[in-house]
Amino acid sequence: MTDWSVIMPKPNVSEERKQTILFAAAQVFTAQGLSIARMDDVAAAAGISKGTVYLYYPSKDKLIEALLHRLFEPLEAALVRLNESDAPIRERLMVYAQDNLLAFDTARALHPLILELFALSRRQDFAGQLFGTYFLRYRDNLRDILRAAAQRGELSLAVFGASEEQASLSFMALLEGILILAMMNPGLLSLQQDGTVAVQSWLRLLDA
Amino acid sequence: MTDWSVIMPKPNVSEERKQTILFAAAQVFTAQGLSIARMDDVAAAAGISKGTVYLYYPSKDKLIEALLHRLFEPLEAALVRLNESDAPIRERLMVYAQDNLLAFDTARALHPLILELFALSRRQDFAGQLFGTYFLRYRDNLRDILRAAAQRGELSLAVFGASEEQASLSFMALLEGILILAMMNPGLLSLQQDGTVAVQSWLRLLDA
DNA sequence: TTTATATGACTGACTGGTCAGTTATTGATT
DNA sequence: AATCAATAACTGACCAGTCAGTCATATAAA
Repeated sequence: MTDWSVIMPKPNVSEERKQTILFAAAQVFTAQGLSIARMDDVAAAAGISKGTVYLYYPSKDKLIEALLHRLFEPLEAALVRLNESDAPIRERLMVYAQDNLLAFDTARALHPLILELFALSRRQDFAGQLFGTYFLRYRDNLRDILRAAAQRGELSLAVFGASEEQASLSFMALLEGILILAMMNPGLLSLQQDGTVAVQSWLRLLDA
Repeated sequence: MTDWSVIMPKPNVSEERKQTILFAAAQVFTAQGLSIARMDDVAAAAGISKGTVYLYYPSKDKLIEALLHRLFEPLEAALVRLNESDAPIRERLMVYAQDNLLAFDTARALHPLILELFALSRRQDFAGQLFGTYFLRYRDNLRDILRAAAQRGELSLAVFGASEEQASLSFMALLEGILILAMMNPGLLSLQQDGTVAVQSWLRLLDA
């Protein structure tokens, strides 16, 4: 029997290990804060030594960067769903909002960390890039979708001076505002409940 | 003539000095970030020695706390103006929004710092208290104002299920959302211009 | 006028401790 | 034997906060 092991890739344990570390980092960074949390803590939470952490992530910054990318995944998914749907405009927007509200509600424990990452967007290039391109694509997608729906006569943008861009920014602001209020002020409002009501009433602005 | 100098306090320089330090701290914390900025930098920016800074503020944390209080002043003022006005409801809300938009637009350079303070609201008790009570008072004021206006027949809250609280949260979310989008994404929108349009269209929701 | 005394404002070198990142070594696998 | 994964111990830069002492000014005494 030929020994294929020479060309067979080793069972790659490293992807799994990276996930373990990332999960530990999420816990530690959330509990302590980005700047206070020490790499030793991350290692301890992952049940490995600090040296091993550095085997998989070359620096604390890169670890934070990887975590930020991970946290963006559900938002990117929601954006894809928004674009690919062919439901009526109001339903598409509502579903997109629900996706966001649910994602943030599920990640309640991460809110303090997410707020720190928001702040990071003005301090670290990689975070600024990520947030910047995300919001831009988000706005452009909304604009295109609203324009198409307007041309089909599905809605009126009169309230926004017939500007799809203004309407998009208004929608984004409302949704982000709900998320921020909930993250900064747990207990002031219910993400899913109050968020849904707020978005639903906003949709009335498209009626005439 | 009696010589009062024996009981007259020396010309008290300390209030002025505290202001100088606070101003320097705002510059340094804004430029470098709360955790990176060193007390030596603050002292240098104030043109004094580090030891002197500690004569006026007992710790870095207390200095940050004083700065946060200072930054809240214009927002508190806007809230007072909202409450004391007796203009029609739409105008009151619009003026309040303008006050906020203007305050944040004027403080553009401070946006990175403000985002860090937002994050601090979930990490430091004093910040959490400050933001918490502010948002709560803000919401309660809006609720009371909307309720009174509804009873006078100045508006309809049908869109919000006749709930003044829901309407208040929606308004707050929209305004906060505009501020956050602008702070995280300079260039995506104009605070005063796009902000005004968004609030104006929101006010339409009160029409019937 | 000169000298002595008092004090508030201020300084900057120093300490004690922290922590990101590195390295020398071990043990396992092939 | 050679490669790889993992570790524990280590290093050196960094910084909040301290404190012994200086400086400038004002009054008091000689």
